[in-house]
Amino acid sequence: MPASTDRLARTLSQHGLRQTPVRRGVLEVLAGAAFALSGSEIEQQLPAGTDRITLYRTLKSFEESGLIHRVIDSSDVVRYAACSIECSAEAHFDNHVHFKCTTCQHIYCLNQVAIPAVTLPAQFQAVSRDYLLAGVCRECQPAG
Amino acid sequence: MPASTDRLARTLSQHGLRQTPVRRGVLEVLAGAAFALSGSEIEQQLPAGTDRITLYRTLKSFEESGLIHRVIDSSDVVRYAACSIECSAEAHFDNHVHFKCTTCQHIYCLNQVAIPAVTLPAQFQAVSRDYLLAGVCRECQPAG
DNA sequence: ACCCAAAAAGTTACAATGTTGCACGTGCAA
DNA sequence: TTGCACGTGCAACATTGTAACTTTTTGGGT
Repeated sequence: MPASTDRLARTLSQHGLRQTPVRRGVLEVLAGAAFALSGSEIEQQLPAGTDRITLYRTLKSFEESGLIHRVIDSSDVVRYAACSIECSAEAHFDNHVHFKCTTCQHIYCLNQVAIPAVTLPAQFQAVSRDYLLAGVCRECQPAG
Repeated sequence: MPASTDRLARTLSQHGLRQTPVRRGVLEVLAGAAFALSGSEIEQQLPAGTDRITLYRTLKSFEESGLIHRVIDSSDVVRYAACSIECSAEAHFDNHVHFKCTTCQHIYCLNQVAIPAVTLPAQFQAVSRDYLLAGVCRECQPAG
């Protein structure tokens, strides 16, 4: 058993999830992605014939276990990214901004850029925050 | 012709859009909404029998004309809100945070709360920013 | 190594949201 | 008032996601 498979297996068991081919596959795809992926994008990277319903259920259980988080997008699809190492089912530390490239459409997790706080009007209580930037990414900058 | 109809007509013509019953209706619904609405929510508030396809096309042309803007959401549906008065087709001044209530699901435009700036890594150039908070709104706070 | 209960996967069917292509009707300006 | 581009309505369809139900797999206990 290669080391990467071992690592995936450990991550699953640490979050109380059973070892299955689909779960290992989905986790591998998301862990290896440099940016957030939609359900259909993940499906394309999985072995042909992987069941779509099972994929969505896998994403749901991963999200509930704190293994991945949703990344908001200005379009109409939900995208997912692997959580950083310190996430758990109890608390997501998804405190970084996201950046969507308008050229290549990739959504990056800028882990090193924290979401700044805001002061809300009286009687609004926030429990989570999302900050999405759109523009041109590193890879798509015009040469110069 | 009542004053409100006159105002709607003026807004449409200022953005180079024709006067039609559907457009006036959609604009009236969005202008009167205290929070962002999805396509189907708008449809429900329009006269029965209004064509769904026409509605989506209307929303698209409104967005392109700068009359309304998309409000990002952590769910999988796109929501729209009327732009503030100073928006145009060329530039949106949608520089306020949005707040989604996890109890009543409403999305508020907090016009008085500006989006704070962040410093991006080298070679990332942002042109737009979205900041979405989730929590419990004014109306849904437990009494006390 | 085997059994079993629970969990996950697979199948079918369905719902919601949104789009495309085309024919027809209407707002608006000449 | 007439032309016609633009908007509408319709049918069909694509994509994304879910519900109910059955079959298979996983992992713990024996």
